[in-house]
Amino acid sequence: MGRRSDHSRAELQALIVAVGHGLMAEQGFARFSTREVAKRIGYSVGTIYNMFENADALVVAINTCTFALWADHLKAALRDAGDDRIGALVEGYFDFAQTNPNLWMAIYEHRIPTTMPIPESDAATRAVLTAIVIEEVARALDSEIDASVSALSRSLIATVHGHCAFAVSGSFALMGEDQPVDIALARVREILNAHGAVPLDAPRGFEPRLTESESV
Amino acid sequence: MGRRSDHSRAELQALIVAVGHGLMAEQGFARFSTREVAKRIGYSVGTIYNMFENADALVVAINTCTFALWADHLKAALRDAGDDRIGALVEGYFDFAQTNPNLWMAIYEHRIPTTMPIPESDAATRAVLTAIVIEEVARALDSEIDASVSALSRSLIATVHGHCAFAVSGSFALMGEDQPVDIALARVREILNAHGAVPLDAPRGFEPRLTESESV
DNA sequence: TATAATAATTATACACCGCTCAGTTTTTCG
DNA sequence: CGAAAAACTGAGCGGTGTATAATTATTATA
Repeated sequence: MGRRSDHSRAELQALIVAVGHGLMAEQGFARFSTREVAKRIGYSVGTIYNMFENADALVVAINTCTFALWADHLKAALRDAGDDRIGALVEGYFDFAQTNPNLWMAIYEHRIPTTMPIPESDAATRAVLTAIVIEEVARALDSEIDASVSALSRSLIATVHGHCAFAVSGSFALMGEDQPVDIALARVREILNAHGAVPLDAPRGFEPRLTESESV
Repeated sequence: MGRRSDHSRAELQALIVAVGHGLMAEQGFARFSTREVAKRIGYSVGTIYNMFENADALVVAINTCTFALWADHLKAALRDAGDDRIGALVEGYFDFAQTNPNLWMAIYEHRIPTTMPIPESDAATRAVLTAIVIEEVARALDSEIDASVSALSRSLIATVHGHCAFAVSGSFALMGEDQPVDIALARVREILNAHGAVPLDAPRGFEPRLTESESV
């Protein structure tokens, strides 16, 4: 029973991603299935594969959607932030992951086959998150955005990611660590200070004084 | 065809874990299957489930085995290390992950069901890795092992983990980062310096001079 | 407007998965 | 030796991703 009138091709794709996103949030990557998505949208399995080359392509689309929501979450956190924008960023990073553990973990549980390149549009959406961090790191260092600021930002993202991954997976709980956000933020501040970060209480444009130590 | 004489119960369990470990190394977590393990050891599927409650329990055993190999790798790296033991530790950490990507990633791809607690013996084996790091962090700080050193060590492990995860998954490559070990180590040194690490060229027992900046 | 072409959708089928359990074989022990 | 116990098998259940033949709905054309 062809039902071309119900949904246009684009609408159907969007529907599949939206419902798939919901399933991923509910069940997580391990229990995600294209057949269940088909059931939920009231189409047969074949329709999914008519719209997406394979299950991996659908998961990529779903995870890109998660990236977009995550970036929005960070933007909102920065909009509401006071002077401590780095603090707001790290807390927003954790907050999203801990509020949406299945969605967040799916990003890292999905291993995209090496033969399957990520569509350019997806890559662009995902890059927004990095760009947000780079901008804030440059601001914290009172510096222009250049290669070294970008490299440091990638490294800071990895630092926070490691803490967040251990927090969400429960590894930190097993180790007896119950303040993952605090220690992640402490590390970020130590790293930024080592790179000449402007202290929070110092006015802009002045030569930053290096803080020589900071307690956890 | 009962073949109790071929292998004792313990031998059979060890065989299943060993062959399963090989399959995990070859195929990775997503393609791992108990049926394939059964094929490879020449027993039927049922025998696997006679030895392990379910597939999750087998994967836990396999991943614990990986932890043990990893800890051995770190111990060997420290044995051969010169003065820069922290450098040896971070490089050893990355080296194991990058040499055994499927095994290493399986540790973090496997989400142990919340209803299924990790056996105490497995937890103990896995804790060895943390203990190695704690000892070296204490040495670097010229400090006794206490709660704050342990907390900092957990945080440093998370820091390196984040960098390593991005390196092995290819995220860093996508971001244009091609020196993951170097930047991870730079972050670790900045953090340790912020906590009063003894400089590499300073003799023990002296009050450490704080290095105020360090280039990437 | 009737019909042919085309596109959308479904149903079926294949090979795999984790897991169960009745039945079979081997070992142990009285 | 014979019976109880332990080990082992493999067909079967309900699930998965994916390919494709058959079917239906829409569109274009005569």
